[in-house]
Amino acid sequence: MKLNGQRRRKGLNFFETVYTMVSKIPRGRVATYGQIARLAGNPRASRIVGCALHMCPASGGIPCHRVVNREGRLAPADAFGGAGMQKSLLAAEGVSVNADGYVDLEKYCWDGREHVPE
DNA sequence: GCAATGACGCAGC
DNA sequence: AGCTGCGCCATTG
Repeated sequence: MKLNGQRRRKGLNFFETVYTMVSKIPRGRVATYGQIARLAGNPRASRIVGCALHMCPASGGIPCHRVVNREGRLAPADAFGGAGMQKSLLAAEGVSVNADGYVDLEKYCWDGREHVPE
C-alpha cells in the first residue's frame, strides 16, 4: 500500500461516502463526525467529514444540521449558513437543542443500526 | 508532488 | 458543557 495520500474507496471518494452516511441519518436523530467517519471507513477521518460537510452540497440533500461533534455540540454557526439555523432545524425534527447549541447525545445519538452498512 | 488547510478527536492543563 | 496543543486523513492550491 502506498502512503496514506490519495487512497481510493471503491471508486467513491470519501466525500461521497460521507454524504451518503449523513443522508442516512434518520429524522429526529443526530450523528457525530466520528460516527460518520467510522461508517465511512476511517474512524480517524473525522476532519474529512467536517471538510465534506463544509462544502455542504445541500443540492444533494445533505442534512448537515444533523451532524454534530462528539460532544453533541453543533458546528460553528457561520459554518452552515446562519447562527441558530441548525438549532431550529434540529428542533423542528424533534431534537432538543440547548441554548448553548448542545444536543442530548444520550437520547438523540444515532446508533447507525438503521443504516446497516454492507 | 509538496505544503497548507479543516464544520474533529483525544490527551493534557 | 473550559481551553490549548498535537495528531489523523483527505481535499485543495
